[in-house]
Amino acid sequence: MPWQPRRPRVQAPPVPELPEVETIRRQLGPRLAGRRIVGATAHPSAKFAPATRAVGATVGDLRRRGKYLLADLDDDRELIVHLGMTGSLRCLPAGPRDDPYERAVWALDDGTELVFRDVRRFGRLAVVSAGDHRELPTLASLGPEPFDPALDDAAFASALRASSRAVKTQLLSQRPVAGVGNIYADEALWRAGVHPGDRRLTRPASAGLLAAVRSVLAAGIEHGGTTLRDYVDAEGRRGTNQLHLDCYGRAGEPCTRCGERLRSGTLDARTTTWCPRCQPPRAPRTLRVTIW
DNA sequence: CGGGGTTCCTGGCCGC
DNA sequence: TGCGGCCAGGAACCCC
Repeated sequence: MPWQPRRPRVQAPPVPELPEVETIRRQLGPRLAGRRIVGATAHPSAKFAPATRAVGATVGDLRRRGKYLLADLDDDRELIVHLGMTGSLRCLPAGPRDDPYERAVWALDDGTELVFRDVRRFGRLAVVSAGDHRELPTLASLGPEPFDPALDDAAFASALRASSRAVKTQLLSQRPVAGVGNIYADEALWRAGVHPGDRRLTRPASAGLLAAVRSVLAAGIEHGGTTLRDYVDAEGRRGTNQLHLDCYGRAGEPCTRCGERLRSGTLDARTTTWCPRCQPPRAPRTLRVTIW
């Protein structure tokens, strides 16, 4: 019973997705390259304690896979960071900050500190042998990067056919394509005119969805990410992509394409917004949609 | 192995 | 106005 009625929410939590993580990577990469980690402190939770294992290593490239940041270390290991829902990663001057939400702090050899702040503690850190992602199963079986040329219409359609779950659930699984979360999933489905609960897509719909995923992610990167409440990039700045959202968070407002009132519900316990006119369900019998 | 459900967390919203 | 209850949400985790 995946669909439940729900009331609209005024506020939505910030969730770093691919554009937000990519924005942070681009800013942080040059600042971290060549820096030696000379010390570290971490929250005792198993999610953050691995931070201290990076002490002594020198950082190389900062890469991104989906929503994961991977910092190459010079000892054939890598430091992996997932921001979860409320995580941020910044380089700050060393010194006491009295911030109760700092979960890990790495002291660098240039006098700065790399600070991982995460209010809700849904984020996660790991230090592993290079390429050994067994302790992060979603990363280990992550789908292709959205802008990978090898991800063509046929490959995407084939990946979607591998599961009979709702198409939005599949997008959020990170398997057909990496990096899509709740915001960009709703945006892409709206742009492609695909109902989030559809379980089988036609070839044209599948191709349209891939194109839409790429365009909404590209727009997100171009605008420095989406800031709904307190997402900030590596320099503490808010993104502006929230000014360009057509669907997510707009339940009850008119569709920017057709004027119909956008509807909201939950799909697999996730807030979902869609336009009933632009995104009609292909197989109504498989869904039970209740309108608030 | 896929599908489905549960858990982790906390601030902020809602209702009384 | 104050306070307690409840909810969101990515990915790990567990069970079938």
